[in-house]
Amino acid sequence: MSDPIRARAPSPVRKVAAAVKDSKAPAITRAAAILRLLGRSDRPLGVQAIAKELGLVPSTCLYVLRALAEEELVSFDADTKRYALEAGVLTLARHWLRRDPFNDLAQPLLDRLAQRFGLTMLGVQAVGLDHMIVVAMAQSGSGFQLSTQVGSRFPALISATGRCIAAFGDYPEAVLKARFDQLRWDDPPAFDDWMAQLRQTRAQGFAVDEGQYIAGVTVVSAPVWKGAGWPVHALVAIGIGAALGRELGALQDALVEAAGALSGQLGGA
Amino acid sequence: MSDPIRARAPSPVRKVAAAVKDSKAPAITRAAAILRLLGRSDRPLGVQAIAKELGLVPSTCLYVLRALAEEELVSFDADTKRYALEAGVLTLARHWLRRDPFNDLAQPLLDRLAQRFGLTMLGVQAVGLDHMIVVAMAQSGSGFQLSTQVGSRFPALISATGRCIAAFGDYPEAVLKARFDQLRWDDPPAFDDWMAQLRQTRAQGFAVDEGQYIAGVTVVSAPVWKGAGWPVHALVAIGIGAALGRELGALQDALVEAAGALSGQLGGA
DNA sequence: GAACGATGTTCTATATATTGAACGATCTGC
DNA sequence: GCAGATCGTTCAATATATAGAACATCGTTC
Repeated sequence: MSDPIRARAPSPVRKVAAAVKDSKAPAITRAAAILRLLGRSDRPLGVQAIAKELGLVPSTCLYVLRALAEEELVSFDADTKRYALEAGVLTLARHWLRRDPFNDLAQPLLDRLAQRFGLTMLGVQAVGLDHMIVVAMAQSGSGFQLSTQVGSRFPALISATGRCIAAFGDYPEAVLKARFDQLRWDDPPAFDDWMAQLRQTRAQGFAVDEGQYIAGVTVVSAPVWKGAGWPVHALVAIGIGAALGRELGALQDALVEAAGALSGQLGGA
Repeated sequence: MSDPIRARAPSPVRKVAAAVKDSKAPAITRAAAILRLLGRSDRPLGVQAIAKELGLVPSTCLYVLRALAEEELVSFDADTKRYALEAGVLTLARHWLRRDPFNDLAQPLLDRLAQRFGLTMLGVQAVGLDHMIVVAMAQSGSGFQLSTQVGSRFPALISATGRCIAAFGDYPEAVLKARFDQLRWDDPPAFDDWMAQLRQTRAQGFAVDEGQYIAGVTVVSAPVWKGAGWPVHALVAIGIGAALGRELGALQDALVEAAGALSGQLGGA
């Protein structure tokens, strides 16, 4: 259920209701909410439970579930009348992975860096200003590890990668402020300090988070450009701050170099 | 686009139209069709292209796409007005993988067998009588390999695994016949012969396909039980028939043993 | 073992998602 | 640089997906 690195805030019922309201295809909004709920749940759920949790009408919920089951995105146990995620979602994910060259190209770089510095490496992708998603991961395999999984979502502006996203996309300060205020850090920076860090990030080409997002954990992130415009990908290194010590400098250099090489291969700036 | 092992038949426009017709939540049917189309395509698509390909009304298609984009299942490039799969599908897949203990437990067994016999091993899951989906994979890494990817879909009754699904679920012969007739083999067995093979599969506890699905390729499959009832999972070995030779017997024994052990861990029969 | 409560499912009126045509914007070829 | 075509988008009428109540079915409790 909860993410090894950081649990996600519970999604309120009101959110779904509001999103359904002003959509021209509310069934899809409901379907997505159901899929996410089923993903969150560690056991199959019945119609009523789903409807109650999301604030949906049971009958509508039933029709949506049947349609999803028809599409093999949701499984239905005829005996227990319970629904769960079905393997069809895997098929979609496979196609997505196939479509983006970043995934294939980043993996060997992540493996090498994870090995060399003995820490956890991530390839992440920003999706708008809402979230970033872990799309590739490598671990050194020795010693203690901080772990996430491919597919994990984080708020777009959090930690070192968030600074990269904010720094290299040109968003109005007001927009950034609004998002920034919703973030949850272990040791939250002041907005003005954070803005200063963005300038520094732009200047040096990478961002560092030393224990602010998660106490004791250092995160280094370097942007990867695909086309022109903003970067949507980043390479991320995650390690225990204390253990990293004087290697931090070398890590930063290696990360920036790898991100640059990757940008080159992807046809970015 | 096409699967390394076997390309999938193109999904006709009529299928979508028919499925939309008698659904109580047609928007979801359309959404799923769009997601699959975007997955199949190797480049982002515009509204008209999608609508034409699936036989949808452009305006409806647009609303569906906007809803999907809102849910981060589809990405929208504001410059080119093109849509593609978004990383959100990864998140769903992660949750699915997490939910089914088969995935975690099967992997080490597959790794071991792939290593020992030098071939490609799969963990598959049947979803109804329609499809089976590859949910785990292991390769020995040495020599030539037949490859598939996690998430690949195959017709449920094809090859050795298809025989397991048919043999251990009690489906009416008429139902099996209808599905069987739609299968495409390199060297199609006669239905009566196939039915005889099902009896043999039941008797010996595993199934073999020697070059019938794909010429020159031998597939061995053993069912894995999770709860009571039919098996929904199977462990599958895929190798070049000629290279397998006299090791086939040992492979069969090892596969059945692994499948049995796995069934035990999953609380199956 | 009967009554209760809860759950899944069907049914129908109505709010509304969908349609198909009209509108603007953008690209293409001459 | 202009005309034509193509594409994305909006809009209003209507076919229809949805909401809410009624029904059916199951498991529980007294």
